[in-house]
Amino acid sequence: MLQSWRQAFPSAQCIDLQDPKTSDVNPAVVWLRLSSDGTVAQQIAAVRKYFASQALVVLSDMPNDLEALAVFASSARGYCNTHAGDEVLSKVAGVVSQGGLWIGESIMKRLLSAPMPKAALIINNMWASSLTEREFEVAKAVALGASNKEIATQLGITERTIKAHVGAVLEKLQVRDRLQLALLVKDS
Amino acid sequence: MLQSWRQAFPSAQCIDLQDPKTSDVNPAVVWLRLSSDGTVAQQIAAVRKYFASQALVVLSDMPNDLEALAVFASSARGYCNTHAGDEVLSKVAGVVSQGGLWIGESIMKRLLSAPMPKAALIINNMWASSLTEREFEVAKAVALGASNKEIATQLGITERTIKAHVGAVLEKLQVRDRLQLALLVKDS
DNA sequence: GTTTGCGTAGTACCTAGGTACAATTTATTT
DNA sequence: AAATAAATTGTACCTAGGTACTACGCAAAC
Repeated sequence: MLQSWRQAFPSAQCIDLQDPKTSDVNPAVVWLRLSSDGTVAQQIAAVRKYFASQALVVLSDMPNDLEALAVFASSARGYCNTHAGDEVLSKVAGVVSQGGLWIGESIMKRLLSAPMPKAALIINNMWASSLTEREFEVAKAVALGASNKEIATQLGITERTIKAHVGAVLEKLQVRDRLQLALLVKDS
Repeated sequence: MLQSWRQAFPSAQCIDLQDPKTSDVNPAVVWLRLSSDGTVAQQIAAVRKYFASQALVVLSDMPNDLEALAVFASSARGYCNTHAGDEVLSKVAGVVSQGGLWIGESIMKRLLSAPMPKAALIINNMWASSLTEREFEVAKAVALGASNKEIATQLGITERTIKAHVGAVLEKLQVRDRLQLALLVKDS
């Protein structure tokens, strides 16, 4: 495993995040192979403690669009398959070290399709219309992890009223508790 | 609500996705205001059924980088705050209808920072060290919105034990409750 | 001018979630 | 053999979250 990578960068150095000896290295490119333990953001954050400004390329054993997006959201500059060929890896290093982004073909393709007609229009949806202004405010706060008491303080009204709003939101959106609500709002 | 938008595009047409009358419109720009019902990809896909090739700008009541990336991954060409001013909205329309992308400053900035040193190295990961196997299983279930009782049934052990694991996870990751935990885990 | 929707809020009650203290078992390490 | 770590569970207790029923002031709509 990782033969291609080693082949592409024979003199590169490996570091274990649990026992990081970053001593004197000052790499052009930092490669992070994702594990299944912990979120993408957390793993990247761990790397950033030692390599805050270097170009970071993330390797995934099972790349997918969602993960790719999480990767770029965490300020990485590249994302590709762990088992990519050495030529590809070299190309990635080249692009990334020169300030470019290595995005991966599938996402790239998605970003390169769109024409050019005439007017403008807007599309509404379900929950924004079903919730009242106040309920929406409360729902957003809940989705950020705030407690009823915190929301109450924040909005300058009583906790009882927050409960009323939360209850209404749960009922309208047909979810059983605030965690489900948070998840609902989160992946919108 | 949406005054700015209406002000920027007084003659634009609104469509409800649940009862779409797309008849004869052929807009230059399609605006989609995100809701919490369904994923970003799903909502955009719904729009694409009627406007497959038009430039699509997505409006979010609570914009964040992750969502932005999901938006662009779904081939939208713009992303901004629902409550942006009318001047901004006009600018967005201009850029987007001429084939440009409206990305938003925060993400733009993130994608524009990176130097250029010398070597390359690889990094393995962390936080699996913090949580035990079982705790990690429980944490994942919590992040999916499962109740303690559900997790107990699912793992074939008592609810009391789930509480023990959840408590340990909260302590280790320094979060106050399961919702915070879910948000933490969801960040990937 | 009455109805309706929204925001607000009180009392009361129940449950899920979380903590404190403690104990048993099993596997691994030293 | 002793010690350490992980998984399991018990009893007990407290709190945050959620529900039921009710109510009042206000503004828009009919």
